[in-house]
Formats: sequence, C-alpha cells, structure tokens
Amino acid sequence: MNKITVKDFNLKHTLESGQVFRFEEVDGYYYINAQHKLFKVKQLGNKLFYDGASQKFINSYFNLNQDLKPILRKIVTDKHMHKATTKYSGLRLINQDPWECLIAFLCSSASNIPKIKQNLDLLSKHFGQKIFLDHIRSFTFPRCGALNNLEKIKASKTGFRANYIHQANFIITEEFLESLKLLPYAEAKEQLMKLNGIGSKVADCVLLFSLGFTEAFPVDTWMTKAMRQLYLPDQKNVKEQDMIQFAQNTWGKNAGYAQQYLYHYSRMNGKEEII
DNA sequence: AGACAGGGGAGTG
DNA sequence: CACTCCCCTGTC
Repeated sequence: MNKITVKDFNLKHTLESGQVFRFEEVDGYYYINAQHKLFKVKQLGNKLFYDGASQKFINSYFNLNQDLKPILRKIVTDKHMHKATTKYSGLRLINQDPWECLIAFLCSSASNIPKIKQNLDLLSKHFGQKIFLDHIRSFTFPRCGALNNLEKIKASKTGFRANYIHQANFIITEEFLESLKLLPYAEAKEQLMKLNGIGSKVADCVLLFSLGFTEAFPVDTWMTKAMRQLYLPDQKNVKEQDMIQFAQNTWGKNAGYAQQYLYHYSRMNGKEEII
C-alpha cells in the first residue's frame, strides 16, 4: 500500500462536497472512478493511503501541492465563512478531467446526486471499458467521441439530457476544452454556453472543477438559499447574476473556493452525519 | 396512487 | 423577464 503525508486536506469533505459523483466507500476505502482509472484512497490523520494510481496522479487530482492557507485567509471574510472553513477544514477543489466533468454536469440539471451517479455509471457501462481493483468491478468513463449512440445514452436514463450529451459528444474535442484554459473567464464561459444544455450554472461548474477558473461561482438552488439567507437578505428577487457579482466582488479569484465551502456547509446544515 | 420536486436550460411571448 | 416544458426517479 502506498502512503503519503498530507497537509490541510480532508478526503471525506473533499469527495462528499458535491464536486464529483463516481466514488463509493467500501471497507474503509473510497474507491474512485476518474480519468480512466479505478483507484482507492483512505485517510488516517495526515496520512493518505492509496492504490491504483501514481503518487503524481493523487497529488494532481486532489490538488495537494497547492498551499490552502493563503486561499483560506482570503475567503474568511466574515463569521459564516469562518464557520464553514473551520467545520470543513481540509476541503479542496478536485482537478477533474474537463470532458468527464462536462458530461457529469450536463446530467445534473433538474436532477439529484444519486441520479447523476446512476447516469454516469450507466453511461460508463454502455460505452466504457471494464476495470478492476481488488474485488471491485467498474467501467471507465467513455472518452470524448465515444458517446456515439443516442439510444444507449437514453438507456442510461438521462431523459431530456440525452440529446445534449449526444450533441456535445460530436461537437466537443479535447483540444477545444484545453483551449478554454487559455481564455479569460468570461470568454471561456461564453464559449461553453454556446453548447446546448449548458447554461450559466453548468458552465461555471465545468470552469471551476476542471478548467482552473477559481473565480467561477456556480449558483444552484442550494447556493441561492444560502446567499439569500447569509448575504443578501433584504433584497427580494435576487438574481443569479447579482449573487455572482457579490461573490466575485467579495472573494475575487477565490470565489469558487468560497462557493465550495458555503455549498457544503449549507447542504450539511441540519443533517449532520452520524459518527 | 398520484402528484410533485429534485444541485437547469431552452423555447416562447 | 416570466412562464412552461423537457425525462426520470424517489418521496410523500
């Protein structure tokens, strides 16, 4: 078993904060499906045990080489952010594969986490390749271009999102996604939103979780509730753009990190996990 | 059992 | 802008 020492990292908070979907907990390990790998990770204190991937991959995937302290200093602007970052200390943004991330969040519209996970697992079963680790069997996520059968996409229970996925598969290339990294945030977002099924929220998820745009601030119904309650209580009919503006004015390039903590904090609020 | 909302977006007017 | 529908699933 491989082992590394980590700092300012909490595996559980990182995985369970809604940024990734294809993982499951078995025998104390998280088995994670990502980037054509099936690997497992377990955290004990500041030690991370892993298998099925290289150390280089683990470091890159969990963003472990980035110093979290300066980011936290910038996003703790009030008592709410203080609470969220204290309670979920060690939560990091994961570096996802852009293509996998885009399909995942195309599936996410008007849906929920268990169903998104089901969609991704079925798509992998229909289009991916078999993969093993220990006694766990799984399928890799299909590469860009491989989602070439509308009926199978529909059979993956994707509903009205099937056409979006099918179109994206033929329009998008790896090169296109990589090229977005070089653009300013607003232009990259504009490019993504030209695609069917990708609006402001989904675009921001892809930008934040897979393309390195840490200023992206995805606003879903949870974030709307949280922002209205915590920051914009007196304004009625607060628009998505208002919330994005507020976030980027307040937290700048770290708005995405603020979002991830706030999102997890507000979603966990009231339904604390039983330890 | 049947209605309804659930981590949006597109198409209308 | 405001409104409706899109498909599927779990829940009440």
